[in-house]
Amino acid sequence: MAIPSQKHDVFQAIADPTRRHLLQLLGDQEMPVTVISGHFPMSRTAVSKHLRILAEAGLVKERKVGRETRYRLEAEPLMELKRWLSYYERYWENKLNVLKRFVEQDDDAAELTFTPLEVVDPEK
Amino acid sequence: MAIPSQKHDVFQAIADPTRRHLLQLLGDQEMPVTVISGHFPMSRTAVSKHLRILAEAGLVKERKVGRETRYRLEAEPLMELKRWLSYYERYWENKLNVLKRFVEQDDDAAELTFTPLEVVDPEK
DNA sequence: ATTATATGAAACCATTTGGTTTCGTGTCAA
DNA sequence: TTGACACGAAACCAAATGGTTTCATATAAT
Repeated sequence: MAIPSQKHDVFQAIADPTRRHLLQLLGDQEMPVTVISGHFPMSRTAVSKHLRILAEAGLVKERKVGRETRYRLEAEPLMELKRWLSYYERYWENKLNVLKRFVEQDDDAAELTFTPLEVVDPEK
Repeated sequence: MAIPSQKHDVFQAIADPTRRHLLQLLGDQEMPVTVISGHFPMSRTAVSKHLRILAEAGLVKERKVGRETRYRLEAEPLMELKRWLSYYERYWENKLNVLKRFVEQDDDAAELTFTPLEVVDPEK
């Protein structure tokens, strides 16, 4: 699967609250643009542009049915986000460990243990 | 923990590649601004502004040491992202299930099974 | 054939964003 | 005390963003 060097990436796509709302809405069912835009306090055209950005990020697929265009969620690209996130999980897990140690009054651990795991690039 | 109604949220903060790079850099160690900005092809002031945005999202903490300001990663706010993401996991898991079924040539499943789980708001 | 509906494209606009340079201030070093 | 260093604030700028309205086109319905 070659990356199509899209203009908008997943991180940018989900940055906007309206677009996150769109994803939520389209999770449940495929919908044509007019119906979708009925859920938002803005013009149909504006919603349409948000849908385009989501489509460019691969988060949404469109299908032409007669004179309407129906959109549906495509969650797969969110895996990239999950992967990115997983890199940072150890940091807050470490934080929780520190807290746990504190609560347990483990006094002989004077300095905080820091788990230096493998050095990875969270972007790839 | 009351939400301090910050101007920049986590979704916005991580949308920018430079800021994601900053998080990566600051994961390993606390660093003063000048050292940090040495890793980026832009002015110290520009980096400083990115750091401010990250700080507003709670993703970074600053500490004054003499004449320098040192920054370090604070991963905890990423949990919000994880929570948001987890809502969508079932969608791509479902996708994988469909694929698996296809590979297994399970012909008597003519229509795709769609698991309608609980309706939750991924934003909260 | 004509009219109504669904949509995208285009032009436009205000605000935000990501960057710059310049300047002021606090702190360390000689 | 006099520089030099570390930094943020401010003013500024071009481009991107999120929205609008208007127009053109394809399809459906009468």
